[in-house]
Amino acid sequence: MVSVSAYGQYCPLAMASDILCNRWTLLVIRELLDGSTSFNEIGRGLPLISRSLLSRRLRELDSSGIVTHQPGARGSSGAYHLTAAGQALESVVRAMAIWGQEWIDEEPSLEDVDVRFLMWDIRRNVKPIAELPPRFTVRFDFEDAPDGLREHWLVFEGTEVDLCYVDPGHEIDVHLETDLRTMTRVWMGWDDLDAALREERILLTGARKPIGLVRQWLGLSKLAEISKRPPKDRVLRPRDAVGNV
Amino acid sequence: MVSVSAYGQYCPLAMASDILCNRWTLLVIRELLDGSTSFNEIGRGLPLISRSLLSRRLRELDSSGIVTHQPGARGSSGAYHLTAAGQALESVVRAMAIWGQEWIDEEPSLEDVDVRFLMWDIRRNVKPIAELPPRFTVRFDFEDAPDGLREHWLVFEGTEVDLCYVDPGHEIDVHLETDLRTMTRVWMGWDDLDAALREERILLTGARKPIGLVRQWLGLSKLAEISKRPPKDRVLRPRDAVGNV
DNA sequence: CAGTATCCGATGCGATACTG
DNA sequence: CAGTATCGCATCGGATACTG
Repeated sequence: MVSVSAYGQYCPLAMASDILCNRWTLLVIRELLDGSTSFNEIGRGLPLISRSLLSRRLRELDSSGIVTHQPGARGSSGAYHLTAAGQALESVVRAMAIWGQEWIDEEPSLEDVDVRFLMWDIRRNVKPIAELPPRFTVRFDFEDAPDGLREHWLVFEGTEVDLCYVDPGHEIDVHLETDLRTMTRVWMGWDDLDAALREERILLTGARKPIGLVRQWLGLSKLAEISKRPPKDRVLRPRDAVGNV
Repeated sequence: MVSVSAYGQYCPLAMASDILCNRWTLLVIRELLDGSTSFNEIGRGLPLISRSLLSRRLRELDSSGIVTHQPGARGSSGAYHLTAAGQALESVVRAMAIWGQEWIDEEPSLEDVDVRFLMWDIRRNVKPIAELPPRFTVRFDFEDAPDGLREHWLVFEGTEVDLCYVDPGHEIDVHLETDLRTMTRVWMGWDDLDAALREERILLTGARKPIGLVRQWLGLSKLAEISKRPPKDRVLRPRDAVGNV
């Protein structure tokens, strides 16, 4: 490629898409916008990225001037942060996420939900409200998750919320049983929490008061308020359009 | 790849970037948003895309439900149009273009401007204002364009504006002489037209009245009103960051 | 003009193995 | 924990040649 850019244009859209439209790049930026700063934190929100590629993407973003990196001193974690230009990408990320939420058919994505990513995502937007006990523990039980990943604990302590894959040993205040599909649909605003509870697709047991407050502490994805367009107008991802014959 | 999407996520941003973040895809959509409907029209705004790839991208967008295509009956041109979901991508394209205009260092892109693309782009936003004569012809002369591409004609007739690469034979009303870099910078809002005229980096000769109205009929890129951030905050494209040592 | 099929080199990226 | 170097396959995409 002899040209000055992959697209050979001075057009700002072409230059931007040269930088941004690579596999994983926008998702890495989303993680940074959501406040992750360490290598492993970022990777945790990107379940399928290989570590070498994450490393490369972060380096590219650094050399572009979208991310800065203080290397961690001796074993401790370095920190990645967005520059001003990186922060400004929030408008791009938001526009694309909103478009996806409005227009993309979600059905295929529900077939194989990664439970670790789902829980990590839920943790992002959980609300440690004052009405909860000083330490409040919820156990999630996904009946259809792979062995060893059925149970997850969310531990609210003050303003901190910890996510565990192994029993932290605390007394359980609330126990939530459901399947991955239902939890994902409710979380994303594609299904109604009240309906799911009524129809017992989600079972909540334990202390009565926090159960009554579930809508507050559970929160929902930031995109849940954007509603989907009617099915006939929706977009399919290529793989879906081709496969499944 | 076994997963339901390249990113294995129900996240709308991941699904959207799976569809949109491929080489050329957003630029094809930009062309459609700008009103191009035929294969060659679209290709004209994408100087470096290969025809087979353009064909494939259009087919992908069609099967996703972002574009519709009526095949042309017998030798006549078919037509591509955006669906409702495709139209809605305007917010994404705009956000990314604005970000690029604000934050990306434009310097490298000026080194090798494709004059055909520049003229095609200028034609997009030219204004056939009423004060011009019924037929108004401007000849552009780029001193540094490759042989055979130095001269371009813009012919305003009523509300139509035609772009020619060969002499249409009409009498020239206005003659504009400059270099590619200056024209691009002015067009994109990176340089001031008045300054360029004053410093004679752009020479305008011919009929006095239209010359006085140049700011109106020439127009500027839609992005010209967005101003760049200070150089120290700007972003470089990877290739630029690496090369040029 | 409006595309499409095929070929094949370039690159992208995941796996693996490694360091501090 | 926080990364990086290398290798090799798989996919991408440009060139070319072709059809209606």
